[in-house]
Amino acid sequence: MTISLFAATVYDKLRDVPAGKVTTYGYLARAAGFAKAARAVGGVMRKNPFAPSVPCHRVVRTDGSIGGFNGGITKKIKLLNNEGVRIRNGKIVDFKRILYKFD
DNA sequence: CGTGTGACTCGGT
DNA sequence: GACCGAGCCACAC
Repeated sequence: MTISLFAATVYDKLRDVPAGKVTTYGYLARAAGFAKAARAVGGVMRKNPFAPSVPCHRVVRTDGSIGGFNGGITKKIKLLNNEGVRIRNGKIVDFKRILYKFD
């Protein structure tokens, strides 16, 4: 199978995000070279042919809310908790501290 | 090539 | 804080 360059780049950049940290669809899109493709990034994650190898659960929304997850938000929260990321009322605690901006 | 879709984002109300 | 509308993008049809 052949995946698009866009998807390949997104997955590659996502691999740079360390456990215990998270990034956003927007930052991930920018890192992949498509600053305004946050939406498309979400689509790539939804499809996610590398699941669960690719840490798609480390990708959240810019406001700190979880976003979505193929199979259920609960599962995503559980995975994040397992990496030390705390979630409160559907929002990430200390979001800005654990946010990975690809700087 | 035009249209619809969605794990998004921002700005206004 | 919640809701809504508009903008943006890659992808499937």
